[in-house]
Formats: sequence, structure tokens, C-alpha cells
Amino acid sequence: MDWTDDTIARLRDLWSQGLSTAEIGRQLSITKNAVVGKAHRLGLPPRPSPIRNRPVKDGVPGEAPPRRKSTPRGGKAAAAAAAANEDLLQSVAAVVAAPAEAAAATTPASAEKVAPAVAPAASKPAPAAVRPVAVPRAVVEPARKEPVVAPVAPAPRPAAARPVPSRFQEGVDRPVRRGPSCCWPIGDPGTPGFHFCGARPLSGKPYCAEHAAIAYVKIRDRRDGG
DNA sequence: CCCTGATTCGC
DNA sequence: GCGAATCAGG
Repeated sequence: MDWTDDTIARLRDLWSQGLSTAEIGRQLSITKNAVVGKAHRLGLPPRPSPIRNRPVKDGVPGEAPPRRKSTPRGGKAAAAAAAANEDLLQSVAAVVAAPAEAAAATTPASAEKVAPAVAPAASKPAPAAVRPVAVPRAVVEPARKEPVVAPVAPAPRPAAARPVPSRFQEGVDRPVRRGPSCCWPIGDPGTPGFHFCGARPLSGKPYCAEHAAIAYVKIRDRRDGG
């Protein structure tokens, strides 16, 4: 791998986007090991690791068969990494908490499904021109085979100025129509006029065509003047 | 099995 | 410095 300034910058960018190492590797056409290794050497912030910490060997390693030539080290390093990890997690959690809560606030229990606060990671054959938006993996599901779009959290008042459709005058909590309905929030939650769009959603989506167009936007390389 | 990220260590 | 091999948890 030729680690030019550009590729390193790309790595840093993708890394900061919260993409998985494997995903970064795919986009850079390298292995995840290369990604991790480089990131490690670059001193990039550790990602939330599935591994809690490196087992301490001075105690009971838990039957860790020393397949390696030398026993795995990393007592201090692992501890530090773990600490940094938690620290990072806290920060990330704090950052993502707000949007999540906001979304939750606008999603009543009556909604049949939760809003798709999910950023589909680029699938394997993803074009290089697009890539998923930064979303910490902790709050997203594994990638779906969806078109590369990014969810946009509904604005607090996407249509505050809009008149309330007459079909909602009679019942706010229970839309007139049954079955799936667009759950795009309209108005202020908790206020009398608040309601959900209620139109027929696109199949497989929580929003109607109109609001899906707003909710899902194509991702463009933000470094490219986006 | 698949996935994940971290570490080690030969090169 | 690099990254495959390996580890280890979900």
C-alpha cells in the first residue's frame, strides 16, 4: 500500500466517519488489517472494539493457549486503550444522544415502526464516489442492501407553516386511514396541531414519497465541494 | 460461521 | 513502516 498524503488523509477521514475498518479497507482497496495497522500507527482514536480488553497474563488468562511465540503483551497498553475507548464512547454517546432523543421525542408509541435512523453502509460493490454518512456503529444496524442514501433526521418542524390537512382535524392520535402511514412529524410534538403525515408510505419505508425525498438524500463526497 | 477491532511480529 | 496472522468478543 502506497500511503500517500492523500490516502492517509482519506483514511483519517473515513476513520473519523465511523466506518468500520473493513469498510474503509474496501474503499481504499486494502485489507482491514492494513487499515487498522495504519490507523494504529497514526495514533488515530481507537474505535469501540468488540474486545473488551486484552486479558492480563499475570493472573488467570483464562486458558489462553500461547499459540504465539511470545505471550501477548499489552497489559498497560490495553488498559490505556480501554480507558481511551470508554472515554471516546462517552463522547460519542453524548454526541449521538441528542439526535436520537429528538427522534424519539417525535416518535410516539403509536408509530408502528421506528424511524429509520440508519445509515446503510456502502455495500461491497459500492462506487467510490459515494459513501455512507458518519454514523457511529453503536447506533446503527448492519448495512442493508439499500441504495446509498443517508437518513436525514426530520427537521423539528419540517412543515410547521403548513396548514393541517383536514383529515387530521378529527383525530390526531389516530389517523383516519389504517395500515402503514408516513410517520414524518408535522408540527410540534405535544402541541395540539402535532401529527404525523399519515400518507401512504413507500413500500419498505416509513415515509411517504414526499417525505422520503426529504428524509433520504444522496450522499456526495463532502470533500468534493459538497 | 459471520462480523468486529487490536495486537503482534516477520519482513 | 507495513500488514498478514492472530486473537478475542458479539
